[in-house]
Parts: sequence; C-alpha cells; structure tokens
Amino acid sequence: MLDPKLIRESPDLVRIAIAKKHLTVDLDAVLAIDATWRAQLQEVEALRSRQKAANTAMAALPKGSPEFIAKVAEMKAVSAQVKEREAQLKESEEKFRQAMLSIPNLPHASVPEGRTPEQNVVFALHGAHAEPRPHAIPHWEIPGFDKLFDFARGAKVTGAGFPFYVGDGARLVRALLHFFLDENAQAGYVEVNPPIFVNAASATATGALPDKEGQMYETTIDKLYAVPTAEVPLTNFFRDEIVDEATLPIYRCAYTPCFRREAGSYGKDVRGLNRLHQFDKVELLKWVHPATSYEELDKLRGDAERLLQKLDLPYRVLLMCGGDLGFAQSKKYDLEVWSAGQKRWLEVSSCSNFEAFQARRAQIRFRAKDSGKPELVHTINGSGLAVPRVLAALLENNLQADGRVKIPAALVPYFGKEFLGFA
RNA sequence: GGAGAGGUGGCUGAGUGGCCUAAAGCGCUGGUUUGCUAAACCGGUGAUGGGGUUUAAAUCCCAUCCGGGGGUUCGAAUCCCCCCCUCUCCGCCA
Repeated sequence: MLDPKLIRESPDLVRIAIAKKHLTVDLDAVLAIDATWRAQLQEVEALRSRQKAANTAMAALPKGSPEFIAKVAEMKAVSAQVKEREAQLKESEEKFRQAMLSIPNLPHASVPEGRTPEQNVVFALHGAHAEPRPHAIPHWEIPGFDKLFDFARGAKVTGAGFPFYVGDGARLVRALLHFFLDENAQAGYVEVNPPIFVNAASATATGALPDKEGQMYETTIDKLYAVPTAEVPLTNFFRDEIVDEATLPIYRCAYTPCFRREAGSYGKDVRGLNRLHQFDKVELLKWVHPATSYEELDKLRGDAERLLQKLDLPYRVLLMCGGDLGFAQSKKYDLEVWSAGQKRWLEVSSCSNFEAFQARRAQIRFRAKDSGKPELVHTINGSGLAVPRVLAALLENNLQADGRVKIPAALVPYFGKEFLGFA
C-alpha cells in the first residue's frame, strides 16, 4: 500500500511511476473516492462533536428535568443523522481501502525501463554455463530418476506436482536445506520455524491477498491459507508492532514447504522438478531502516549468490525491468541457475525490496530515535534458496558418463557421499 | 471438544451507563536539589485519521482507539449478541 498523502499531493508522480510498471490504475477514481471520504468524515466528526458537547451538558442536568427531556428529543435527531452518515462514511472507507490495495508499489529510479521479460537486464554472470557438458540431459530423462523422485506415486496419492522424494533423493533434499540454513545462519540470519498456515490478515499484509487469491491453497473450515512462501508468516512476525530502532536491521531466515496452485502453468515449465505445487525453500528476510534498504538488498542478493557459488552452479543475475516487476516490489533481482540438460535458466531466487509497501499494510514500524515518532520499516526478502530447481540444475550439470551425479564438495558433508547413484 | 474465569496505555492495575479528557503505581524522560552515585521533589510521557498554520516541521483544533465486529441508548471501557485469543479444570492426543 502506498502513502495516501503521496497520491493526494503528487498524483502525477504516482502516475508516471506506475506507467513504468506498465500497469493501468484509475488514479482519478481513487482521488474522487478519497475526496468523498474526507468530506463525509468531516461531516460525521462535526456531528459527533455536537453529541459530545450535549453529553457533557446533560450530565450536569437533573435526569427528569424539562431541559433534560428537551435535550434528549433534540439529540435523538442528531443521533439518527450520525447513524446514517456513519454508514455512508464506512462504505466510502471500504471503497477507499480497496482502491488503495489495488494500487501497485512504485519502482525505484534504478529499475530499467521495459515491458517484457526479454527486457530484463543481465546484471551479472557467474560460472561457465557455456562450457560443453556432453552427458547433460533433462533431469527427468536420467535413467532411474523415477526411483528417487517418484512423480507417479505422488500423483496417485495427492495429485500432479506433489512428488515423493525417496532414499537418496530425500537425503539430497535434506542435505540442501541443511546446507542453506547453516550458511544463512553464518551470514547472520536467525533461523525461524514458522507456521505454514496463515490467516487472511497475514496474507493481505504481504500482498498475497487480494492479488494472488486463486494461487493459494485454502482450508475450508478454518479459512486458513497454506503458505506460498515463508515470506508470509515471517513478514507478519512483527505485524502491528513498533520495534526499537536499535534492533534494526533484523535478519531472519526460515525453511518451509511452499504450496502453490500454479493455475495456468503448462508445457516445458512444469516438467520434472521445474514447477511443483509443493516444494521446499529457505527464505531470507530483513526488516531494515529506510535509509539502508538498497544497500541491504544488494547484501541479501550476495548472500543468496554465495550459496550457488559454493555449490559450483553457473548462474546469472537479472535486474528486472519495470514491466516484469511484481505488484509489490520496488526493485527485484532474479537469480537463475543454468540447467545444462534443458539448456535453460531456472529461477531459484527472487530478491526484492518492498520499501514500505508491505510495512504499511502490515503496520510494521520502528520508533525513530531523533523524532521519537514511529516510522515504517522497509522489508526485503529473497530465497536462499528454492530446492527443486537447484536440484534440477545440480542433477543435470553434474551428471557423469557413468550415470551418477557428482555431489559438490560443499554438500558432501551434508549428503555423506561424493556421488548420487540411481541404481 | 465441554465447563468456568479473563483480555483496559510500554508494564502492573482501578474503573458496572453521563466531569472517563481512563485513577494509581512502575518504567521512560526533562528539570530542581546535590562532592559523586543514589535518593527526594516538580513536570512531561500513546497511536491513528482529518483540519488548519507553515518553505517545512513543531505548536494548534477536531474526531477515533479499553481484544475484533455488530447492536441497544440522547449518551457505552461499562449493557446485549457473534467471533478471536489467554488461563484453569475435564476430555482427546504425538
């Protein structure tokens, strides 16, 4: 959510910024609702003021006195009016709130112009992705793949996109998660094990609602949402709180399974481990002082990159253009790992600065030392990292002539073996 | 799941229909006093929204906020209804 004052006072600035995201928002309609709401508010407040004054006067009068009875009659009319106007005000308030929720976050000045994914800027390249790997094939074609990653039985038991990981497949997943968490802890992120179901208020605060309503699994009786990412419960940890400025920046990381309906996905995107309805991910999250948020974003991206470097996986960093930025982000980098069998880049982390967009929805603030007043924090998050696609790249890139997969040195202590076999 | 007791400012806690503009204490903070520290005394101490003044801010004015949402009433922290949460006991359970 944006600052209503910004929209009120500098609508053109907001218009231009939204245009950079190639989104359309009827700002004039929002401004009209705002004007109506404010006019109604002033009316209601004037009436309430009258009620309060009458109340004080009546408290001093004897209960049954003629003056008292006259006053009751007079205020009855005012009361009816208040009731009516308050109902209108409430309606306008809700309209305004909905309108505000429909306005996207504004992109940072450093975000490149562009409409389509092709216009994202390749910000950095790391590792020898172009190096020929004669044995590389798509991971789902590796002989024996189905034994360790059993999609057919997952489909039987639950549905498509819910695989079983079996034996060394399960062990490799666990090794990656353990590795990620250990590395992140070392980088200063406090590990958190959050709830994996959240309520509607939490989903709204991070922007999952209303923007991605149909993408989340929802429980029927309790009206809870299965988390699409640990970002949701983690960000909401400090919802409606005012933290001490001295505690900033706060670094946290969390492993959770993530659940996404992925309605509308198809084709090569959903083969094998590329896109699942349930997958494991470690999320990095920071609550920071607004003055440092872009510096902290770069640091967080570096923390995620280091994981890929230690796994010896070639990757690139994309700086997303305005048109490919999400609804809630001000700036976003995607980390894409090179998948040698599929010969394509797979997104494994998305590192974003939300500035105060989430913090305003979630009312996460800090008390500024100099002014003593609460101010909104900036929130930053990114994966560190998502397991299945890292796994896909690892399987494809490290496949040997003998059909085994070489485990990266950094992962060997966690996996316990130097090679993964499919026999 | 059942029965009962609760939810009031940063914290403790009083307040059962109208001077609640929420007592008091603690904490925090400014000052006075004072070899230092401590103590004592005096004062200040929330959030949100709107308005107004201003280069801007502060000050100022108004309204709202006593777990959340409705209702009764001229008037609700207080009465009624629904929901959430906490505690105690019982049941169930890893």
